[in-house]
Amino acid sequence: MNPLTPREAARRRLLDTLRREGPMARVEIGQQLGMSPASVSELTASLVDEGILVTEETGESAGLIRGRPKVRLYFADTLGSVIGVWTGFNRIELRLVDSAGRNRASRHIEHPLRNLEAEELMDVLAEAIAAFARDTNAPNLKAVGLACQGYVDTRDGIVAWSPVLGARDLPLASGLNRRLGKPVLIENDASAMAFAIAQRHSELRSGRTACLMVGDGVGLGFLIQGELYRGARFGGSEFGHVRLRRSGPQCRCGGRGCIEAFLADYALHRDAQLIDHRPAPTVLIPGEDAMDAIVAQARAGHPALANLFREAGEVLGDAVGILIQTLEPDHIVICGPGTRAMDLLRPSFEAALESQTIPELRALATIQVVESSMDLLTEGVVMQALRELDLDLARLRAA
Amino acid sequence: MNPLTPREAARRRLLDTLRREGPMARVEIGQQLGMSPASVSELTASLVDEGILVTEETGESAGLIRGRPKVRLYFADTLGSVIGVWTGFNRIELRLVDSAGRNRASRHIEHPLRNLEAEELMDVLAEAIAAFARDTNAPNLKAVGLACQGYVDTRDGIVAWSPVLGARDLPLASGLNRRLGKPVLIENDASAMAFAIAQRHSELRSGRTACLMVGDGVGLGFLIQGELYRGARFGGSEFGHVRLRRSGPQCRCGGRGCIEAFLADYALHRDAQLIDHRPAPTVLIPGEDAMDAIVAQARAGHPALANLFREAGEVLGDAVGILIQTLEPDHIVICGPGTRAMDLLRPSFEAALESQTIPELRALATIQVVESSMDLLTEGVVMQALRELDLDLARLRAA
DNA sequence: CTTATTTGTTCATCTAGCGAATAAAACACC
DNA sequence: GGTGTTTTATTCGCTAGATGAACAAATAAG
Repeated sequence: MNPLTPREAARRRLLDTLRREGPMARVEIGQQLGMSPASVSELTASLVDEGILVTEETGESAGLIRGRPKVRLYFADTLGSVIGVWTGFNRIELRLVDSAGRNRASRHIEHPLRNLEAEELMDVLAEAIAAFARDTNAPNLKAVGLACQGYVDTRDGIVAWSPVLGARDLPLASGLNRRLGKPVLIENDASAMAFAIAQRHSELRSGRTACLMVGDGVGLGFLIQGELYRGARFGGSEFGHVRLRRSGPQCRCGGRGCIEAFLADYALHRDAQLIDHRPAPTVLIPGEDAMDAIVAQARAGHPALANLFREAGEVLGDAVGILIQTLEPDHIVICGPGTRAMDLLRPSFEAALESQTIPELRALATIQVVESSMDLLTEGVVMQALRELDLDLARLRAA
Repeated sequence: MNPLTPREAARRRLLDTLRREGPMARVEIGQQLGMSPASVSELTASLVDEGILVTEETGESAGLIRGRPKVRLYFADTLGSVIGVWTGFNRIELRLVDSAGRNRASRHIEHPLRNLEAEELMDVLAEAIAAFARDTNAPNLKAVGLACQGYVDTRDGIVAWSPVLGARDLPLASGLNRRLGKPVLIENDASAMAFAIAQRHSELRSGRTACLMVGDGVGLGFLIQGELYRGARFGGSEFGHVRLRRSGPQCRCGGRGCIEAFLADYALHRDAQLIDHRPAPTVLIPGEDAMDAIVAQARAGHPALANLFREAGEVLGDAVGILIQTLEPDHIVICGPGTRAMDLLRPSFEAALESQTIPELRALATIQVVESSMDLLTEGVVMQALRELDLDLARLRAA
């Protein structure tokens, strides 16, 4: 979090690339990062010294090209492990990775989390994480990263507000830390998603990327040059609670006409139920099956349902329009489970977008839809935990 | 525009502080910027060498304190001058400053600019600037900075779209450059305003500051750590054209329900005319007097007019809410002529803001209203031109 | 006149990065 | 098999930029 020394910044860039791209030879690293071979050599020497990087042992030749064979560097996978967690409304997603970032195990648990008391919630989470660590025999667990919905203060480890929680200002990181005895990093889930997606698409790591995640809610992760934009306190914003229609449907935040109230799964599901004249839905968060059924009906031509998606598309278009006019991003990514109905949303989405932005402005941003599973959330938060650890390791050694 | 070398960055920080704070001794500069006296000495030596800075000649003692007296450094005012320009709809505002940033002369011209042909517009502007330069005998004119409404591509000197212009993609900087033979820097007016205001309020230069300018239109300048946020292409955004009410009043961009269509002077004036059952207004841009009259009537209790301002305040609240939920700024500044009616806007403004943001989020940003004359626009753009020149000078010498 | 105090400069040192020379490890070719 | 060629990696000396510490300068207080 503190400003990085030039050395630390270079170190981070190097390790970031290596994590993303896998084993690389020193020359390749130099080319990719625009550093001289001398600098790479110097930097990697200390990283190998510290045991963070390992040199490829295989004497295997490069094959067709002549010349001295490349010696590739890769992450040591024996320095410990990290657990990544995502918490939904009634689901906990877990992932164990080793220090090289490789997936070692994953699990998900169905467990209602909504409106638990603060202490109870943390007990449940801590127990789930501890059990996962026990069962997977997590070798030398170094840290836990947790992605969740809501306004998350990453620096202080506090969740100021979340649709999952009754409580406000929950000191989640310290609470879990006390229970688990490990450092805990928390992050807004849309931010974690944005980060993970940008790791996989190089073009998203340059310029400004706004990543709109549509699913249980609507979140926004914003990246500048591949780094998460941090506002005054929180990271990703609960962009879904921007109010777009003054007298729109009810939102779970208590307001009316929020973006979420049109686009989120719970909203679509609720409205679909109402259309069918069924009683008000008891399931607050519909399952994937229920959503698929609604989408299928709409695709088949059910007029009222199709209209629901038309309206949702329009709101999505307005939302993206606001993003374009405010942040002027180079890239806009629409991701999350909500993209399953993108074909239904698209016509009204595009019309709404076009009607409120001038072409010159719209042309600046590439808009892409990225299918992204909830896996990416744990991946994103685990990546961030790992790179914090990279830094800590160096700082510990320096002290 | 290119990335700065560490040296250039330090140089810029030093010169920025000196321009803002006036003459300073080397120790003071060191304290303010967190640099060692050694570094300051080294850096200032070359700046004095280059003739950019001058050391105070007065042998006058510091007075009460004993010790070696401070020798203060200040900008040379003989290195040339810069003209700053703002173009409104029917007004051109001009300002001449010397190389030290001190105001030497200013003038404004009433001249209808709206919907002129591109060449004609540039002729008019160039002639106004040239005449001003002639009349003020501008000593060694080094550059011209111009602030205008619209989507301004500062790097390429192009105005992609502007409410003033019929034409799109007007190469304004190069056009004026050809006519005047001087480098021309163009900038969005809300950005220039944001920059100028931040120069005067130190707290706005740390963290993120969103500056909403309400006047002829509604613009947004966004600063991160005192530097203008640059989007993919344009600087400040025409935030006024974010659509907030789908079936709202007509906006001059062609759309309906844009923020501007409620808040801008032209919109309030037009709607006030309609209320009075007068014929559709012929003056597109009302003068200050006309606006004052409307505000006075509303203050006096004219119900329909008061309602106009109530609605405008609500839209302003929604707009600030969007800014808070998207950018999460540390500071929000509302400025421009539109603040004249802030007392009328405030009740509905605050209600709207509160209804759509959670208190934790709202508490992050200080919201302040800054009375700001249009002078500040030319000041802002002149400042930016001067600091570009600081760099150019060094780069020229280096080459 | 001496001393204390504050300001500004000089100098040796440190970090970070780089170009150039050099070493190392393979293949290609005679 | 020896010799050159090619590619990779390391070493070394140099430079930019910043700094702490010693030092020089200029004043007020006593």
